[in-house]
Amino acid sequence: MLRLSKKTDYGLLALQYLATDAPAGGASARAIAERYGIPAELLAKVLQHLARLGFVAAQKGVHGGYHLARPARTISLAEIVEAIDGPLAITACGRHEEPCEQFGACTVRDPLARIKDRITSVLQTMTLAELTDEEQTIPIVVRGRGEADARLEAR
Amino acid sequence: MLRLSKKTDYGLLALQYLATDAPAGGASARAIAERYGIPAELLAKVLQHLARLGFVAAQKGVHGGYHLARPARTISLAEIVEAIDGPLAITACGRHEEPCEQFGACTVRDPLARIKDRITSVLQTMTLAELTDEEQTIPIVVRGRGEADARLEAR
DNA sequence: TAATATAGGACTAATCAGGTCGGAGTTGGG
DNA sequence: CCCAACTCCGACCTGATTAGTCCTATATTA
Ligand code: SF4
Ligand code: SF4
Repeated sequence: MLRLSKKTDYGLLALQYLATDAPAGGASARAIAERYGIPAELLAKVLQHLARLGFVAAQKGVHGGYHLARPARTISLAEIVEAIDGPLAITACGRHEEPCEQFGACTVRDPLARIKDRITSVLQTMTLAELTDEEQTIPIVVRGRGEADARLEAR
Repeated sequence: MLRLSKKTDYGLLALQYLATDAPAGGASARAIAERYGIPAELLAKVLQHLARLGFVAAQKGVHGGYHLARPARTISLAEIVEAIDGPLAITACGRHEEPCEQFGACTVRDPLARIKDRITSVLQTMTLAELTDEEQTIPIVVRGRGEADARLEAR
């Protein structure tokens, strides 16, 4: 039902913590897990994954932990979701595996691809830094060629 | 990974067919399934569900089948997805079940809810009638208070 | 060296989507 | 009027994905 996984949810939580509330030297996986009530081993695995992809840097040892490896303002939600949940796609034909038996006869493929692009852009327009702001005005990027109009009433 | 279910995919395909290519009297579940190579019983179930919710009307008997019960222009993608996949939510806290252990300490709940609203609006702005058009200019509804700008480059 | 932290794999449990089955109801021809 | 064919309908089963656990190895510091 269009839901992002719990791992992503945890990852977002941890990254947002590292971006704003974390002490200077970073925070350990266990500390973050206890802070939010997340299963420690699971969050650890997510953070390991994020470390391998270069989002966070790890420091082993007694006072080790994780800290952001890139400025929060340069990390988009799309990147995070894609890193943890895999390439984001709303249909099976999104990435060129899973041949999808209906591919040839499918008549909704292209329109759905457009929908996917727009959802992607929604995720790209919000960065990790903005995730924490309470009052924010996040304009939506107009990707179509037409004027913006309020079509919501049409339903 | 933010994917909508195969059932929804099939449902969209069938509805789009009923909206445009179907013969006047409607089409049977079996006929549509064969047209697209979809497991017949599965599509049948999806159509049954859509019939119960008033999207299509069913006609039993020897020359029966389904036909759209509402004008295609008044059916938004959001409605269809919600009808088949359940209420659309990107997080566990989306609908007020699944208490989510982290609910109290969660610091990304509200921002994610905003993201969800925007994805919802993307789905609401496209109707079943527009799903089939090849050349279309679908403006995105600007829901924020600010100007639209191209922030895509920021990533 | 003891304690603490990440790294990484393998394993299990629970959930859910995708698919299948047999039955009930309707139609229409003989 | 009755039967046979066709359709919708609802419950059931199964394989795949996800969420979570466990254990061992490695690195760092007090
Ligand atoms: S090809 Fe059509 S049916 Fe197959 S996954 Fe893509 S949109 Fe869905
Ligand atoms: S409360 Fe926070 S952690 Fe729980 S589902 Fe909502 S966003 Fe995710």
